[in-house]
Amino acid sequence: MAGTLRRDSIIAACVELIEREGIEAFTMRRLGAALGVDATAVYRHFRDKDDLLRAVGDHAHALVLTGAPAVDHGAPGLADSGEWRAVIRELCIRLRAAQLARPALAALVRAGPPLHDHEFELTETLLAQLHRGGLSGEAGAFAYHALIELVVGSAAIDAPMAATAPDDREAAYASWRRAYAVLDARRYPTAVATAGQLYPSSADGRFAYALDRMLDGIAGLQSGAVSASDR
Amino acid sequence: MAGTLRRDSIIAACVELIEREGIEAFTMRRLGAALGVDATAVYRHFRDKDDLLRAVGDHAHALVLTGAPAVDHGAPGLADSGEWRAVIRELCIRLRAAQLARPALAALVRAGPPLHDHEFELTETLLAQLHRGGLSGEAGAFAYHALIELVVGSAAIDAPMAATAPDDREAAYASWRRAYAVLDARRYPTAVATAGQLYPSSADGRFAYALDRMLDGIAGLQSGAVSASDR
DNA sequence: ACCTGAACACCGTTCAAGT
DNA sequence: ACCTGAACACCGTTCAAGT
Repeated sequence: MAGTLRRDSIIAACVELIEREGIEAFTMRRLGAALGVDATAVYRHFRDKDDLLRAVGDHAHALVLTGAPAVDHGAPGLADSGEWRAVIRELCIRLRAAQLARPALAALVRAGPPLHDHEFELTETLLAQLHRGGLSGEAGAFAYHALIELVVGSAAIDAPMAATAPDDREAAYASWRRAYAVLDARRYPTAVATAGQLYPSSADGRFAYALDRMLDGIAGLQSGAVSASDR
Repeated sequence: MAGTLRRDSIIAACVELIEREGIEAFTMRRLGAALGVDATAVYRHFRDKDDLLRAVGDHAHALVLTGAPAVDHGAPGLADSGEWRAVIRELCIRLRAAQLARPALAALVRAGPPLHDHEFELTETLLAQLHRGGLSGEAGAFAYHALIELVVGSAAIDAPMAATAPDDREAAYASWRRAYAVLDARRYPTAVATAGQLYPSSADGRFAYALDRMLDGIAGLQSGAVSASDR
């Protein structure tokens, strides 16, 4: 512990701790121990645990946008190259990956509103790309929220498994398939018949499917109209 | 407290407590107090807090299926009437509503695998309807997982707001819009331009849009093929 | 200015003891 | 059989005291 405690080193320690032991084991006292400092010293730099985790979330968001610089400049970043659909796809995949890597991030996004620069930038890029694809104004907003909902849900579902070893993971999926397979075929005919094909591909693959279907649906509405039933 | 403690009355007390004070205020000691019983008495009926919340989740799942009886019988329940798309739409809307009403349910679904009868029944119905729509086997499984991911994400995002009063809710959305509106228009041109149209409609409306786009995409693949990029 | 450490008001859970 | 209550090993956070 050379010198005094800094915000950066606290955040770095949080990231390491959460990544190693999971979010539920993340404790102010453990953080203090990891920093070689009394647990309460952190309160000099962050209001409370929530404030601290928010900062950790922002830190993680920065990684989502790495390689995807501002959209309105000529620099050939992710946001400027290729089809709008492909850009959005890539960005959503990255956002989900970031949330899987740092469950604290998911809690942040769930908590709600824009809070940090990196979140604003992510929103800007998504809205700009949707605009390029013909979805502006309200239609763009609807599409934006739809994509975020899907990303958050997928990350929330896959996060517990992402934290386990690949072998254990496949074993868990297999046991879940078996749970369906051994059901009463009279009561659950389709589930029993489909049991072996549930949890197909990988969690990443399942998300890619969902995202591509969502983008199919969004792209089909490039006129920008929002149907009455959605209001 | 007439007579002895029963599983049902414990679960009912949990539901009431969670609904009134939120999931984060749900405590074994508080539950004991609400039941007029020592906190540790509950451990005679449930392994631990997790086991208890699981049972609460199952209880809530039952409500999702009310009016949607088993799919393989002639009874004119939700699952048998109308277009497969409309049935799935309705079921997903109900599932999300149940998760919004009882955040503990969302935590349950997130935790992962099938655990109770009512979840099996829900899966059965969704898979059967997708089958009716031409998506069977692996394609049906992909579509099923896609729908669940969206429902969970939407519920997770909207749950905090759903718990607040309508007035406060609209005020919160307005302040979030303003947060985008006052950004630097040079760095975030699209976000600033779209600010007033973010968070359009209601949370329910935004979910309906997302769900309809997802179903558009799924319905577009009724051939059942899963594209190579999704594997 | 920054950190310590005792203290407070809580947790979930176990287990011997009561009835 | 079922519930009690003390106890244990933890929490997040506050605040006077040290340096």
